[in-house]
Amino acid sequence: MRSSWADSVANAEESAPATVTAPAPAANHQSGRPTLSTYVPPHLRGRSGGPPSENQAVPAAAPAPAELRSAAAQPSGYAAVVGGNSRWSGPAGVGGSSAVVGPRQGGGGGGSGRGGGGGWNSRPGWDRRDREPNPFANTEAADVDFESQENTGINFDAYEDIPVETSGHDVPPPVNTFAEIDLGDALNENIRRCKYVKPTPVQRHAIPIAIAGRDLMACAQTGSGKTAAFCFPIISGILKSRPPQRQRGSRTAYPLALILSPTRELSMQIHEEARKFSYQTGVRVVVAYGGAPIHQQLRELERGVEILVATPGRLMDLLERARVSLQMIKYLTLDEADRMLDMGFEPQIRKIVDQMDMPPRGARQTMLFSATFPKEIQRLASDFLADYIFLAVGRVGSSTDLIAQRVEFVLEADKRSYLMDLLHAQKANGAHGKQALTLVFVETKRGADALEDWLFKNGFLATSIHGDRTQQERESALRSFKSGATPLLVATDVAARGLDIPHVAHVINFDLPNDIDDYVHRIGRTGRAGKSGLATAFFNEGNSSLAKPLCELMQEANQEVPPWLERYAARSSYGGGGGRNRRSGGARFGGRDFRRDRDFRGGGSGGGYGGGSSGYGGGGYGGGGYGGGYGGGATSSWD
DNA sequence: CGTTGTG
Repeated sequence: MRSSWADSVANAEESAPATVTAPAPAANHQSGRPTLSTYVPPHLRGRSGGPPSENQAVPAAAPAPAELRSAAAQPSGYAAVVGGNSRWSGPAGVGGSSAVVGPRQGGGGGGSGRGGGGGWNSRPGWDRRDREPNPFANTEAADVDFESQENTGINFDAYEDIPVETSGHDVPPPVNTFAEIDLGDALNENIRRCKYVKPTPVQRHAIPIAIAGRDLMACAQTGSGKTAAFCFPIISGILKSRPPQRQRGSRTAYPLALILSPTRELSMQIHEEARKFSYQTGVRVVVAYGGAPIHQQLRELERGVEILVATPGRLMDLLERARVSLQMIKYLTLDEADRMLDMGFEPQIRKIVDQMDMPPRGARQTMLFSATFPKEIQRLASDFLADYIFLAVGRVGSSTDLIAQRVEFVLEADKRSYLMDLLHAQKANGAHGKQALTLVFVETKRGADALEDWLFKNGFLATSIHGDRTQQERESALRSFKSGATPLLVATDVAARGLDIPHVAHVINFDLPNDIDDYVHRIGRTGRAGKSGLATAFFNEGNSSLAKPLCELMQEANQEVPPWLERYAARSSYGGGGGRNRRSGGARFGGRDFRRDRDFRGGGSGGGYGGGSSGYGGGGYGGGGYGGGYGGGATSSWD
């Protein structure tokens, strides 16, 4: 569409001059701003010369400067969002919205546009494959800066002999190869393009379950192919049941699948992956998130969408505008599901799932994925599931025993100088000449700004990502970090979950989180995919409540626990400040189904736990139990 | 504390 291109160009024009007002010049990635002539319109992206040949790996063509690569990789140019800091009036914002929703779409058949022959896909002379940007372009170019070329990032051999727990009735057996499942030629070709040779354990188990149409609560490491585990069945299912196309005039989009995630960047990442999996299948994937102009997203939606990836806020906006209807949803996936059902998000999720026009549980297929899943959240989650299968995949201590965890006692006032020492030492070591990316977590947005500023003034190439930066700044910072241009990234928890950032060698918890699960997710940004990693935490009196769970976690991962930390742990269990944090107890996710836990089965209603639990080998849970914190079979240290 | 819509 002409208008789309024109608008994109216009956006790019707007975007280019947008001076990023980051405190640190290094964060400004727009320095060599692309001129108009370097702009690549969406439908031409990824094909520098002629049309991309089927098997074409990315041409090793002259690596473009980072700025140009970035521009090309951008789905659209964003105008800088100018605005004050706190754009959020509070959690009440969405929940309190009184807008009457309701798609006008008169009750009828949900618009199975009569004469569907006129659908976009079948328009003569229109082969959307010609304009679909090649999602595999740039994947290798982005890695060029690094010597190691392992592209998939998955060391499959590291995932053998992983204990797997399932419960629920009639669990479909796992597969050992992709070929055992009939995913279809197009999807298989994309799997090949992704260089996935054989399914990872979570894929081996989750895909057959999902293909069978069962609801699923799955716990598995990120980086082990979790996104694929829920995308493949969705894409395959959509291809197998070609639904009638929407009528052309409708301004409402009717996605068949909805994937929700807690942060914009994670939604972007899922979208990029899903696009690879659905390349040339005709299945359209659209992403919608806040902080970016809505018009482009609206246009994408108007052109049609089968799979919608979104953050909750923007989705609510689209629903209230009646630009999206959930009537036709057949697949609902919550990524980082425990976060999505935690206090901050739960009301919005409940509204989206229960109070809009989404089919009820049982009439849709619901899949929840996370690396951590406290039992309390499992119980909440069961409201959204019907007769579901619980799946936990992970080697005991996986991830975390690949990560060397260190805890240092550092007074608040000494943190900066201590950090400086760490970084200088690290620079001296110079991880074999490779870029060693370091991710520094802080607790507050202001703290992130201040630390980035201070680091930069002290000669370190640092940038930052947090919720008070514009979306453009956030994305620019992430790109700059990934590319190694700024090998230091200061982040709030916005970057704690799900983000797959290769080559992060060191995670520093400059400020420790209050929640041990957040710690698990944070350090999981390193030591991924069978590689080793290092995690350093600065601990002081203010972190007392974390002492006990931190000790337990480290012991579980065979890490050496400093004696002074154990003393803190003992003290906290004695006088215990802990108290009201729902996770403070020993009730964390221990790799087991809460339905099996007497103490948690209360009135949960669940989807009906089919009693039998056929897929169960004998009592693997002997020693574990609830009081111990981390139940017997599997670890809590996923991701 | 952090995350998530606009204006």
